[in-house]
Amino acid sequence: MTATSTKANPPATRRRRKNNPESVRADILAVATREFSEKGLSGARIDEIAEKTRASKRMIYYYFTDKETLYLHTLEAAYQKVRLQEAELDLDHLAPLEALSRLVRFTFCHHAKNPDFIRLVMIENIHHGRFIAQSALIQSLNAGVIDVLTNVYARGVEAGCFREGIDPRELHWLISALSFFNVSNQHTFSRIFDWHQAAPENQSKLEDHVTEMVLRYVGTDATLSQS
Amino acid sequence: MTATSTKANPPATRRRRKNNPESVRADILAVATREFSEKGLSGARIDEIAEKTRASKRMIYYYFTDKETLYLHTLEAAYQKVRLQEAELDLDHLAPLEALSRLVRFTFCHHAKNPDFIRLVMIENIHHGRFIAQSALIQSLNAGVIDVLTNVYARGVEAGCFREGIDPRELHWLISALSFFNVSNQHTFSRIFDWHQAAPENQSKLEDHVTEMVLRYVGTDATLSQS
DNA sequence: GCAACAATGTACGAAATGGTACGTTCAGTC
DNA sequence: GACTGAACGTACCATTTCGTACATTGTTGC
Repeated sequence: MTATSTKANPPATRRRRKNNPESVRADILAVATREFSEKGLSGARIDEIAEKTRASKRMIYYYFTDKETLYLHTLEAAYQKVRLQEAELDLDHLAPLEALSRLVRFTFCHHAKNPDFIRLVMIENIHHGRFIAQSALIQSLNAGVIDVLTNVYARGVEAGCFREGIDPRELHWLISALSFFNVSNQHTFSRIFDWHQAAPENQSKLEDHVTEMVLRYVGTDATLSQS
Repeated sequence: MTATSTKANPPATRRRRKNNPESVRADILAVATREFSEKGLSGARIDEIAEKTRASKRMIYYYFTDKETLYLHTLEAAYQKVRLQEAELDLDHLAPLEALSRLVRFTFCHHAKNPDFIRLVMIENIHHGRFIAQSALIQSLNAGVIDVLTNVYARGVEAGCFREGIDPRELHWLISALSFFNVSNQHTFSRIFDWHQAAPENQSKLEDHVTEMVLRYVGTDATLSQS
């Protein structure tokens, strides 16, 4: 969709070929994201990605050399996008309890709105995280999340609304687990228990309850009924 | 390993072919479970399954007609095995709080010890649960879990140690989420946060904390420090 | 305007892969 | 011991699928 040009803007009248490397790359990556997240690394087909792209198969190999390399770039791009969104959260100016509550709700909603990302992470776990292990980029992107939580938690303990002795990493684990599972296992859970988990009203309830689960875990005694 | 015979026991002296349909079927299923859970539906190769089996590729199609049918049988067998183990839990004779605690610990440990099952469920979710949807068997197997929880929870509310207003299905969701995520996302989580989550001491900590998370969610005020 | 390199299209190759045709052997029955 | 259907082995086929060779066109610096 980013079609025009990068530097000088030529008249764009004739139907001649138009080199546009960045756009082509981005297009391939976008299609690859859909395909990999839908069908997995082994399930996705290079030919099919090529078809759905404005570019040709040749271009995929030109820019990404490999199926696996393309997958890795897909994964990196997905993580990058997530962390960018997370960075917009500004929790330092909120009271600890509200900050935590907001972080939980943000994570829950974010995951719910980005099933592609969740599915890519699922797929990566099926592959034992062997691609993430190769990516210094992804490793470095994720340090920040824990820092934010550490800060909020410390402030909460100091203010007396959080109990002591919780590892922030573990807190992150808890928030992730609930938000992730909500998306990752939606299909089997819904089918087995005949419960339309994805329905907006159920999602909204789950969001509340997940928030409460986390707050109850870190809270001392006073912390209920917050939104 | 179940090699001998089914009915009469022939001298078994010579190296002649020995028909043993049940054993062959079971063997194929066992290998298929490993392969599918390791590589997914599209990643697993029929030829490779055949190689690792004492039978030939021909037998796979003889007994299971299809790659997808084989996968479905694998999935069904996995669920059946799980439910069999769960049935051994006998919670009715325990106090509600202890019963719940024990159920959580059981689920947590069971999932941790059966990554193959977890991976199959992950894979099934990648496929949007489309195979589970075909299986009346799996659907029927799972009704019991909620019944057990409903019972324990009701007793807990009556005894005054659980708060009111929680949907047992949701409680099951919570327990599942934490126990499942512990296995499903172990690889990415460990790598990203440089934390050897699978290490026994960390697993043991997580088991305690997960139990506490659940108890804190359902508990009124008194429920802490239980094991 | 022209060299040099980047970007792209077309066609093809080789191996992998799901699935089958066809023949053979086993086990129980009469 | 002949007969029959279930159980099994071997070889093979048709497609799919990743990847590449090669030719062509755009773009930029001088």
